[in-house]
Amino acid sequence: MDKEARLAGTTAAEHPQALRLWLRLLTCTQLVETRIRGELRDGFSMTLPRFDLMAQLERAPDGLKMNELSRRMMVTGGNVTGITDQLVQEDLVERVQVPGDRRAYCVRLTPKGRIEFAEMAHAHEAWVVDAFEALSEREQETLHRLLGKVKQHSQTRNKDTP
Amino acid sequence: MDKEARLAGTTAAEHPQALRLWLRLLTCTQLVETRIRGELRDGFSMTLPRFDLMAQLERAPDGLKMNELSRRMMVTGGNVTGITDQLVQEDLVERVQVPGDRRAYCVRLTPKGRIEFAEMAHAHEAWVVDAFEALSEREQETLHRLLGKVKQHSQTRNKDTP
DNA sequence: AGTATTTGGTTTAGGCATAAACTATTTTCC
DNA sequence: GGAAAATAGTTTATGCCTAAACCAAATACT
Repeated sequence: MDKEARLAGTTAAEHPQALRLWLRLLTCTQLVETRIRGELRDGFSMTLPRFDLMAQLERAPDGLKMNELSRRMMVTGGNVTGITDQLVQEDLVERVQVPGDRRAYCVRLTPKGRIEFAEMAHAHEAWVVDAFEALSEREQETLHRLLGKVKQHSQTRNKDTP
Repeated sequence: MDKEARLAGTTAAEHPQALRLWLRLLTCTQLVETRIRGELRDGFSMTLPRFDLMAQLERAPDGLKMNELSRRMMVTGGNVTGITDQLVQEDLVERVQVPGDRRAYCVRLTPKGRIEFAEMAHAHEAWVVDAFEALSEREQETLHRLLGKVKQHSQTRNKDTP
């Protein structure tokens, strides 16, 4: 590639666009996340990771095994162990033995956990709706679709290069 | 609102869209971030927060004060203290006294830091470009623009409700 | 059967992140 | 000039998160 092409940006100047995009993506996520963390803390004395774990369980009434939780939350197993320990302490979730396998647990919401989660989820939904209310429904769809492409690409890529 | 409207989703069913969008945004960010963290670790024995701090300093040759770093990185001051300590230990950045104020430091890259950052930044750019290569230039622009609206809304909102 | 490997989960060591309390300066404002 | 408030940065306590080492049970393989 000659100097002209470089200066004209045929290749080199494309990159800053992706960088700017990445920084903005990061900023947006952080802004929304910070807001949600704060609301959960102030309103419910709850942290986001614990909320996330409960949210996973809410969709699986029979409970989930640790490795499945780990996969869905996209965090390491050791991390799930710690978060689960604390939720068990607070009687929001419980560990249940799996019949045919003495290594595995299922984790599921307790009745108390189910009730408290429902309250939080209701408020949570409102915060999220609020976070994206600057976008029309149509724009939200577009954003969702474009992010879908990024996600797809990233996931297949990570599968190719483990 | 009557039962029909609720079931038809005129109001209630709008919310899941925002939730799905939020979850996807979170997933995308996490996927890209995990990739970058891994590459930084494996290729440069570097962490993302330290890289971020150095990236901020690279754009400010005269250095930045701690509170300015904190603001730009969107993390707390205590956090910046810790990260800076480690980078100072590795001789990648240095603390410089500000003339007229005995409380304040400026932090800036050392020559060594500048050299090492340049290498990392080069590789980093390639990872980011790769992460978004599923999108056309036009799509990247759209994504950037839509996220801009979200960011804007979120920032003004946080200013209104401190 | 009996060893080897895999799988499910926990533990450990270390770094990142926050909120809140703290120290030391500087500024403000009588 | 001097007390009060604001500002710059650090420390502390706690929680999240990872990678790597580890333990125990289940499965695979002769």
